[in-house]
Amino acid sequence: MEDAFRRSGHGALPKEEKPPGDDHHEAACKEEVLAKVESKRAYHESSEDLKSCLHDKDLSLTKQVLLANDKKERSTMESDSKASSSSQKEQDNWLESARAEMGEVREENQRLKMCLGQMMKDYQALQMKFHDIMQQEETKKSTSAVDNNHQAVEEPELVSLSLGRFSSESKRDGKSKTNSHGKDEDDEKANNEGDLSLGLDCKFQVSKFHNANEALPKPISPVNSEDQPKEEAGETWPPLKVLKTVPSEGDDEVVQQSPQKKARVCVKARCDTPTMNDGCQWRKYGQKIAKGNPCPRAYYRCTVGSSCPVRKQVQRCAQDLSILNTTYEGTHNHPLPLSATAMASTTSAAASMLLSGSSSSSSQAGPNPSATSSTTAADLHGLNFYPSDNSNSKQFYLHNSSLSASPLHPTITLDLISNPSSSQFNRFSSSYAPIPKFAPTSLNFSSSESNAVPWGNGLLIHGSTSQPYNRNQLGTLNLGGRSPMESSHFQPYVQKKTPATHQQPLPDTIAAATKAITAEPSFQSALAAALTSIIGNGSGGRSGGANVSGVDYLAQKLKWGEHFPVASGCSYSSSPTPKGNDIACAASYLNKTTSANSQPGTMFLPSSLPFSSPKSASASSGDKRDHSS
DNA sequence: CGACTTTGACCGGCGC
DNA sequence: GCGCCGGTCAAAGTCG
Repeated sequence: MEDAFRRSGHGALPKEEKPPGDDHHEAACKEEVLAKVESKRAYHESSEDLKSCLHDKDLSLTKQVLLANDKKERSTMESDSKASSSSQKEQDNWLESARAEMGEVREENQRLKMCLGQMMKDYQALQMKFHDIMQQEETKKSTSAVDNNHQAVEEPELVSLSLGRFSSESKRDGKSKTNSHGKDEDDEKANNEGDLSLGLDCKFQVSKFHNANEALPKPISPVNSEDQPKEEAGETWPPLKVLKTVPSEGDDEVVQQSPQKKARVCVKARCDTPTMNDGCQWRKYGQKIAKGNPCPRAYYRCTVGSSCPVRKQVQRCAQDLSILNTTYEGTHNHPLPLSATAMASTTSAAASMLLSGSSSSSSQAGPNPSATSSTTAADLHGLNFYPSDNSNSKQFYLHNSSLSASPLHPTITLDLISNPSSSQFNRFSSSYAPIPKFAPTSLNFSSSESNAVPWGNGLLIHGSTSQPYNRNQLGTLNLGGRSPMESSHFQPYVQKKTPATHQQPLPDTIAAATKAITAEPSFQSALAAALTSIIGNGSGGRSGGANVSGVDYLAQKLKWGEHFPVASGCSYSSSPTPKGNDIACAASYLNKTTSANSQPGTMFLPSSLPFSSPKSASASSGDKRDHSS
C-alpha cells in the first residue's frame, strides 16, 4: 500500500513541471494565461452574442409565422365575404415568400447553432487549457512551497465527477492520505455536510485526495483511498499488455498524448441489479474476486461492434451492496443504440477530457491543442467537467477514495450515489437515512424492472421501456439487470430496498443545488454547448420546422449567464415541469430532440467524442491473444 | 445452433 | 526470483 502510495505520489507529479526557478518560463506562462483569459472572454462574449442573435432570429421568425397565420386567417375570412381572387393571390404570394424566408432563416439558424456549438467547444477547450496552465502554476508554487505535502501532487489525473455532492475536501489537506482510511472518510463526511452541489460539479483537484465517499469498499486496504485508482476496489484496469496490443485504442488524441494512458470512467450508482443497463450490449468475458472485496468483479466487453475496444468492469461495493461501480474504458468505434449514447458519450467525453487535461499539464504546451482540445471540450451531455474559475478550480476534486494508482490509468469518477444533502451517507448510505436510489441530477440507475429511467435530470429517455430485459434496449438507460440470470446471481448480494422510484429530492436541496449549478459559468456554458451540439445534430438533419420553435425556446432559455432561473421550482424528479425548470426543461428538450430526431435504432455519438480510429480486429485487445500465447 | 455465461488457467506487472 | 494480483482467454456449459 505504502509503496503504491509512494508511487502514486510520484507519478502524480506533473511530468513536465518546470523548475520553480524558471522566471522566464513563468513570465511566459503568465502572459499566456492572460492571453487565454482574454480569448476566453472573447469567446464567451461572442458566444453570448451568437445566442442572442439566435434568439433574435427566432423571435423574428416567430413573428413572421404569427403574422403569416394572422394574415392567412384574415384572408380566409375576407375571402368568405369578398372572395377577392386578386387579394388572395397576393396573400398567397406573400405567404410563400414568407415561407421561403422562413426556410432561409431556419437554415441560417442551423448554421449559427452549429457555429455556436463549435465555438462553445473551442471555448471549453480554451478553458481547459487555461485551467491547465493555472494548474501548472499552482503546482509549481505548491511544490516549491510545500514539498512535504504529497497531497498537492497526487493524482493529477484523477478527476471526480460528483453528481450530487460537493466535497469540501478539496480544502482539506492530504493528511488523509497518511491517515487511516476510515478516519478520513469520517472526516470527510463531516466536511461534506453542508456542502452542496448539484452533482455535476467537477473539480479538478490536484492537491487533494479524497476519499470519501465511499462506498468504496475495500475496507481492508487503505490503499484504496490512497493510491489505487480503483473504481471501487482498487484496480488497475487495462493491463499493460492490452495497452501495448491496442495502441491506438479508441481515442486518438489519447494515444497521441500518451500512448500508455488509458482513461477510465467509473460510474458509481445505486443499482439493485447485477449490472447497469447503459444501453450497450456487453459480453461477459471474465470474473474475478478482487482482493479486498468479496464481491466478484465482472469483466465485460462491448459486443455492439465486432472490434469495439470498450470494456467495462462491474463490481459491487463491499460495504454497500446496493452500490454498483461500473468502470468504462475505451471509446466505442461504432454507432450506438440511442439509449447507449448518453452513457457512452458521457464516459468517452469524460475520459477524453481527463486525458487531455492531464496530459496537457504534463506535456508542454499542449501536444495537440487542436486534437485534444476539441475533444477535451467534449460535452458530457451538458456536464461540464471543467473547473470553475473559482480559486478552487485549481484543485481536482477526488471525491472518491478510489484514486488512480498509476498515471497509466487516469480515472474519472461519476458519483451518482451521493446526495447533495446527505453526503455523509456516502459511505454507509444504505444504513442511514433513505437515500435516493439515483442521483438527483439524474443518471437514473434504478433497477430496470419496469422503471422508466430518466437520463438527465429525471427526464425520461424515450424508448422502449416495455422490455426490461431487452438487451438492445433502445431508449432506456436502465441501469439494471439485463437478465433474470444476472439478477439471480446478484440476489445474494443485495436485498431489495426501497423502490428506486420513490426517491424524492428535497426541495431546498434542489434549490441549493440548482443555485450552485447556475452559479457556475462553466457548467452553464458546457450545458449550452451540449444542448447546442445535440440540437445541431438533431434538428440539423431534419427538414426543419416543428423543431425550430423548440430549439428557439431552448435557446431562449439558455441565456445562461443572464437569467438562468435559480430554481425555485426546479425539480429533479422524474416528472419535470415543462416550464419553470430550466434544467429539467433543457434536459427534457434534449431528450426530445435526441430521441425524436435520431433514427429509431441508432445514432452516432457527437462528433466531439473521440472515436477510435477503426482499428482492425487487432485493435481489440481482448481478441488478440497472439501475444500471450 | 449461435450467443452468452461460467470458470479455471494463464499471463504479465509489480512489490518484496 | 518469487509470489501476489489484476486482467484475459477459452473450453465447457447454458439458454433461447
